[in-house]
Amino acid sequence: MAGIGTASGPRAAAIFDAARELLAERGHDGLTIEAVARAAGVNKTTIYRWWPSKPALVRATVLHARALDISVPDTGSLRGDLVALVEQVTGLLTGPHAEPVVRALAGASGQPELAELTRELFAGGFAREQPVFERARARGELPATDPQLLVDLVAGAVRVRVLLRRQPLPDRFAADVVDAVLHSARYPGEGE
Amino acid sequence: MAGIGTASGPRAAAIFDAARELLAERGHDGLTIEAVARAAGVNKTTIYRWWPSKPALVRATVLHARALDISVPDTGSLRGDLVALVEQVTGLLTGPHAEPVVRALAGASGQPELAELTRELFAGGFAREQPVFERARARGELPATDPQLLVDLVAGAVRVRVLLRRQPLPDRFAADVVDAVLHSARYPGEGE
Amino acid sequence: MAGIGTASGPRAAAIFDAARELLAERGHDGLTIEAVARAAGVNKTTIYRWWPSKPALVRATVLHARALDISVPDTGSLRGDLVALVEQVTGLLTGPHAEPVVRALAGASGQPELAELTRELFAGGFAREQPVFERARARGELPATDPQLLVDLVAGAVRVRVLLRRQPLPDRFAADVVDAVLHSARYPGEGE
Amino acid sequence: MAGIGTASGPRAAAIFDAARELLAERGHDGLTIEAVARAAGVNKTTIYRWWPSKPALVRATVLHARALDISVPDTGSLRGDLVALVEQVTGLLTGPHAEPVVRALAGASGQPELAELTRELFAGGFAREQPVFERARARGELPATDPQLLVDLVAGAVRVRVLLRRQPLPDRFAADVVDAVLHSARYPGEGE
DNA sequence: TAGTAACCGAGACGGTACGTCACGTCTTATC
DNA sequence: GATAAGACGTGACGTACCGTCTCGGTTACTA
Repeated sequence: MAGIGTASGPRAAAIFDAARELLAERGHDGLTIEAVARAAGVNKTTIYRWWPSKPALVRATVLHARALDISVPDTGSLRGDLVALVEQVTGLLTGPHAEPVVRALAGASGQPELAELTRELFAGGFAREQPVFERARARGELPATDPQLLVDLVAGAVRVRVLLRRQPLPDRFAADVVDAVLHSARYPGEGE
Repeated sequence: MAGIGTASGPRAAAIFDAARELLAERGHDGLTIEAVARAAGVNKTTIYRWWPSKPALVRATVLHARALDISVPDTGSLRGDLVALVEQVTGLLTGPHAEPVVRALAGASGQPELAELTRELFAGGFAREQPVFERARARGELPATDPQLLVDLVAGAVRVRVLLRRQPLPDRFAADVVDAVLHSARYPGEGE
Repeated sequence: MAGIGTASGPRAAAIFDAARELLAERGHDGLTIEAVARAAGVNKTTIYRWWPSKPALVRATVLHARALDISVPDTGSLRGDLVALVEQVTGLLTGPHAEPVVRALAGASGQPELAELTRELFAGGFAREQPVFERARARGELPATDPQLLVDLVAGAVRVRVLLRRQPLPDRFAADVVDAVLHSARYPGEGE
Repeated sequence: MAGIGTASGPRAAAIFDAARELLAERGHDGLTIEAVARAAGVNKTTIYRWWPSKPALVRATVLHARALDISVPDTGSLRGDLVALVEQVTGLLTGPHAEPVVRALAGASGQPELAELTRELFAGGFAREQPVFERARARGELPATDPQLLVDLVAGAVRVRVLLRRQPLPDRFAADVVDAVLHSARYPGEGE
């Protein structure tokens, strides 16, 4: 997106690569500037020339890696779209790249730079999913629940499962989660 | 609970207090052993005698502070119980104490000690809520959804809202979330 | 003098000014190439184009500023000439410009360039004072002491007083020093 | 002397040795804290624990090494004592140890710590030589010249010769200098 | 008048040293 | 037996200069 706001020198690519890899392999605490410099074959001062602090580098790296990008699906049904969405979230958080990033963002306590980035990436997020619900409304299958809340419910379940429960996700988790929100909230006996 | 797993000397109280406060005020990164020692009026070596590392101290502190404890409500209805539960989660994450703790736990990447603690606190969590659902079943109001998943949905929405969206929670958020899962998944026209 | 040995571009004046000022105000250690560039409103590379190193720049600056120049007096007597000479040395070392220069030169340990410059400025120095002694010889007032040594004695006393004792010079110091060397070495009772 | 004011840890000896050697071999600019640490087989932080800055370390090193110490001679005559004194100064400045120290002290421009040390070592110096002149007075051979000034003259000549002229000292320099101040100021024809 | 050389600014870089902070370990008192 | 006190090696922080390089743009002379 416009506004990455990263002036970046010629060596930027190598630095981003190194930073991304370190973040993935050793987590946010293992991402030291000096380690990035070593891994990128670059001098420490070169990094500081471009990013004034570790949060700034992390921010730029995350934005550059687009590690959290999601493509909005169009499957023809609300349920299908939601399942596809949740599967993407699941896939990201299960794969090796995005999880450390999300942990770093969720865990950032005293770094305004990362807090702001987190907000940008997650709070504005609903704009992305909006088309799904517009198509659903056009098809007349929109549930009464506020769409934003609906996304929070399904995505939240996945994220909490990974970030806090730290438990493996069952194969059908995405579908289960979506169905739970769309259908199964009906009480037994209401018919199915 | 049993299994804090830490012998604790006489100075433990002061150390826990200092650690809890630092964690709350300065976040996980501001919680340095030396800062805790200073704040507790205790020598650094004393801390290392009891807790071999920073994660160990954090773990003990979190367990000792019971910062994440929740009391299981009994309001007479499933909806009431769930709303009460979510309100407690909301209250915790909104207050000044629990949020940094949860961030620290969610953000822990390379510390097995904290990962394990996180699992203990969140994965085993459903045992706590089980009575709510047993009472609901007794009353015949149990929805088809897997109770565990149901809790993940509502709690996940709250936690993601705080940890990742970093947005304020509306007043009626708890009720909205619960209602979304219990009722509003019905399609419009099904009646309410 | 011929032999500044430095081609000098148009910006040389500004650079010399800045260097001289920095040397005077912040001493030899405060004279960084980058500071000179900033103060002279000139790019760092421009300085490096003309002077390959800091000692080279210092050397050129000192030569250009003529900070240590002395005019040979002719007062009609050896004593008068010597007093005038010493007063000039005193004046220089008391003023703000020359002292840091002399300190830089005296303190230069590992820079052959500055060592050489020091030799040029101080070792060849006697050539300057020679006329004083030739006139004195013509007047028949030349003492037995080697003139060069005589100059070293009086100038040395002043310089040591400033550089090493770091004490203020009394008003009549120049005259006292000269008289000490010319007269007072006689033992008391020898008459005057 | 009392008042070195140097709290010093167990590793102090190795550090002083390394610092002294580096100062002697590479001059004041070659004396970096990290180089001292390397040479002393000690960690950088250990040095900073004890001496807050480079000047402080230099100061302590110089005081500890007693590189400038002089023993007051008693040869039975003022001339003999003075010659012995000057020979000591000469010997020091000619040897490998003291010269870089004196250069460092003379060259110190912006370091109050070293300026103060210089004053301590050189300004208070006359107290050391005083016995020489008291004995001379007792023997009735005290010249009219202020003793302090006399010392400044002879020592100044030597020091300037080394520090600024940077020329080798002739063998008989000490005697010549002393004689110049004691005797040869007489005009030719006065006899010898 | 066109071209070329001298000069300069700008930007980027690897590198060394600075002085600081926290880590985790160890030894030696002291209560 | 628990603690304080002190010292240490280690790694990383973020900063300042160093000296080098490349590139592109002006002047200003000169052919």
